[in-house]
Amino acid sequence: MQQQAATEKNAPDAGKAQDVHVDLIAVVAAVNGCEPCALTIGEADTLPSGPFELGHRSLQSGLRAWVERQTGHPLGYIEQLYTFADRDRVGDEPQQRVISISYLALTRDERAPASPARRWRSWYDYFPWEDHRAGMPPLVSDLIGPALRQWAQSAGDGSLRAERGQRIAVAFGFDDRPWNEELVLQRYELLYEAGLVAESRRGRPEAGVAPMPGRAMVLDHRRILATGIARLRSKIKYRPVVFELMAPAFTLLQLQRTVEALAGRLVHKQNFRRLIEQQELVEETGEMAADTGGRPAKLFRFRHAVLAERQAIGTKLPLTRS
Amino acid sequence: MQQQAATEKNAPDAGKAQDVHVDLIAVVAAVNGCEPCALTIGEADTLPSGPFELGHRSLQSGLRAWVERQTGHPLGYIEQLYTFADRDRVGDEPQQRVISISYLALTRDERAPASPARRWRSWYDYFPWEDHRAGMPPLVSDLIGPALRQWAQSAGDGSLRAERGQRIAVAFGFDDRPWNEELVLQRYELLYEAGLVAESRRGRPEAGVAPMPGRAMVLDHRRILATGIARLRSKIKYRPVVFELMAPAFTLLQLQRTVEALAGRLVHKQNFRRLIEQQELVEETGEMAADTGGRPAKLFRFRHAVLAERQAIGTKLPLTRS
DNA sequence: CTCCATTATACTCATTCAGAGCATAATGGA
DNA sequence: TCCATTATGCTCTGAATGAGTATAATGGAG
Repeated sequence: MQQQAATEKNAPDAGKAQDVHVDLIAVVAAVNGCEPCALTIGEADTLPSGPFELGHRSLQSGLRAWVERQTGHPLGYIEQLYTFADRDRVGDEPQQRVISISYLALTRDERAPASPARRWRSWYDYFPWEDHRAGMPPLVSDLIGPALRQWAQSAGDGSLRAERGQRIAVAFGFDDRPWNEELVLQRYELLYEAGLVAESRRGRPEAGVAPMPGRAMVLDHRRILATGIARLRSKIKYRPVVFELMAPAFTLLQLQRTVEALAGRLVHKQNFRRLIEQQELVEETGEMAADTGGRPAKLFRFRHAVLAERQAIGTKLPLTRS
Repeated sequence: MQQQAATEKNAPDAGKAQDVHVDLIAVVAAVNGCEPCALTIGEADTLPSGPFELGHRSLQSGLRAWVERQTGHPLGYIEQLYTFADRDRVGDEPQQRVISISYLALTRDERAPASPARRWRSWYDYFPWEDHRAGMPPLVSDLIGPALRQWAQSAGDGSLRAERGQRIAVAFGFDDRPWNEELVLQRYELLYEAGLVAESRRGRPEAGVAPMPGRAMVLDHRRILATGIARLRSKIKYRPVVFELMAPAFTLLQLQRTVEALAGRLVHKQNFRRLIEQQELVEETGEMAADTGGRPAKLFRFRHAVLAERQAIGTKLPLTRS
């Protein structure tokens, strides 16, 4: 594709334009009950993935093909997450480079039964420190905080110590800082750097502190999952993507619980309703909810029209009308 | 990298896991005076790019190497934009797939002289309809509007007609809708679909309407540039990235002009200052500006500390304190 | 049947923030 | 001296946000 452009350049001295193996990886998310889940395959904790092949019309269709083949689960909404190369590759002089293109996909949990080939697992099995719906988990202040602080102190350089301390405080909301639920990746990477997750100890049997609670995943899949969670937590705030995870009809409380599951924190009920309604994201179906204990609730559906009506909402610049 | 994962899957029927050629492409942005610019190389309108090679330590370092080699311009801030495959590839059954990984890089215009190998060109040479600093350009209502509406009307299906009309109105702010400066890519893609840019007419000499004003670029580089502009216009609203484009010391008006250049629209001066100051993004240097006509202005510098202090700002959920 | 736990839903109130505009302060040049 | 030009401080209004109070329907326990 770039031949034309490439001809205009001086050739690089070092490299050969070696071809590359390309993998497609999916973070498939759904909210089952009140738990946000990711789809995994096989026995190990592995995200659906497979190589990009000649038969694929596009990257996305290649991804869809792989996920459906591996899990039987058709994908709806898809967005690209990130592309990276050779993460945590060890050894010398790789003969072949590998590139991973990751995607975030949103679906409703299908009734298809779990099988060895396909399994939903809660995000918070992998990231127990990310669920703040019942307040800050004791894990954070009792285990993670001390372990990270010890790591920070272990730095020889004073300024490095300070910098680590700062990063820790910002990422985990220590020292009276607010908890920012979007910093999923930063938190994971801090723990990784500090040798506090299993993935960063592979191949080097350190004696240090025990790894923090939370399931590890194959290769760098947990990092990819963290990226997906972060993206979704951010995106629900300015785009109506939650509805990709909802049944066709739902109560406002169900919607709220779904948002809370994703964000890992609680929202104010009345204000949540106000927000949803004044943005006209939903309309009444006319039906009432099959009782969930208490006064019956109206059922709503997503107003698909908003997708066309508004392409974006938020702004943050002092703009002039003119 | 994914071998382990791949072994667990059933093999796909169609594809062979053929290797792929990977290209790195950079949108290098700077604001020169009051014009937002992109760096191009060679005679044609081409973004710096080159293949990912064995000698590269990572994708980013490969990109840096290519851009420095081709333009002599060292890169500072870099972020990944998007990865795509085989855009506008024509012909049958490609024997080799090509993947392009695009990046957005921000720099200050360096004093290095222009040369045939390297040239800054205004964004708005390529996208004249994107500059609304002097109000909506006549081009939009006089040329683009009519041409797009004609395209919409040419649709056989009535619902397709309506859908196109809606997309056009949202993207370009017709029918009393607000202009949304972030929809750069959507606007370009509409024009592309409608056959109103040179890129979508290559290889098919249509008789229809003339293409809209604005320079074309090689291959799909204009689409990539549009992606970069859109990302930057969005990002300046919630992350302090503008400062990557500023000299070490600057007046608030210079900062404002830079933001306006990027956003393609004017901002309210007093409110802009209020925003910058109350967010404590800058601090006084103590110096005053070398006169620019009128009362002398204080010089400011970016408070680098904020990068560590705050990892994100905006939210949009009714959160509880708890 | 009554009381109560539970959820739904409607309002109110205070605070903050964003858009807009007015007013005043320095400067250089006509 | 007056004026054009830019810098900078401050006010005002309306909308959005965080938080809390109050009332409406349910079903189940007693």
